[in-house]
Amino acid sequence: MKKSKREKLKAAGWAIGSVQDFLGLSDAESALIELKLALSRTLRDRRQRCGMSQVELAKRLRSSQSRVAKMEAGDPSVSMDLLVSTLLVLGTSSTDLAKAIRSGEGSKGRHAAA
Amino acid sequence: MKKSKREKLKAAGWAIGSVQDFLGLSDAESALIELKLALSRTLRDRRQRCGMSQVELAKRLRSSQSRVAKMEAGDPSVSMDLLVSTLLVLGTSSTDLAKAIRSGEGSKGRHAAA
DNA sequence: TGACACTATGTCATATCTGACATATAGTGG
DNA sequence: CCACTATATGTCAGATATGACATAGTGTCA
Repeated sequence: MKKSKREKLKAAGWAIGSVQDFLGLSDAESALIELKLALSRTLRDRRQRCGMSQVELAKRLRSSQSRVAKMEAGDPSVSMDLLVSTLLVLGTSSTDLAKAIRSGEGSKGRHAAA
Repeated sequence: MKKSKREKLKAAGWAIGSVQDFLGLSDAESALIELKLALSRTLRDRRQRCGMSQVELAKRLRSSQSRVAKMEAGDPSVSMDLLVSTLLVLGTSSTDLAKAIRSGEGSKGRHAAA
């Protein structure tokens, strides 16, 4: 797979705004990445609201602190399955999940909007 | 991982309604499965609306017909990443994606609601 | 009947993800 | 300074997903 492109993303230093096509990503590819980043942010937010440390969450997930850190960092090695199932473990409802997803709205259509 | 439980699901013959706890699945686990099933259904629906065959879609994805079939069948071997990125390739907006996710609403809270 | 298009299911080599571990960095309180 | 907690980053063996292939089932048309 060419999900290795996401490795480049990280390597490239990440720049400022959204995942624009400063790499050769297709619309679908970048949309997927932004989606996962939105989930990452939601995850961190939710964990902190719960007053949990990464270590505590990791224990709940039967995973490790480093993986939780990677989840929250939007590391390319983290799958959407892992992100979503973690959010679900944190008690996120489908409705909130849907909200998180819409929040990662691709900047399609609005071009150089300020 | 114990995603092997999902293999059992398939083996168990699938029964009637939703993925209830007729297996030892936790809430989060079954919610994830229902979520993926909702995405599967959305995918098939969208592909058919586009008037595409599985073969055509596979070609567009640079994948194979068998994998598309598995995606639509909710096969446990299919990741959420694959489902979502396929939907995105089919031009699904984040909004519609969110809708699909809400449609897989877990039957949490409403117990024996007629 | 055969030929065809579409879909389903099983298997497998390889690619990718995962948890675990080591280690590093940042902040806080002694 | 050290000790402690929280988070970040790199690596790796083992687990899982992936595309490809073979094959089987289904319906349609002649």
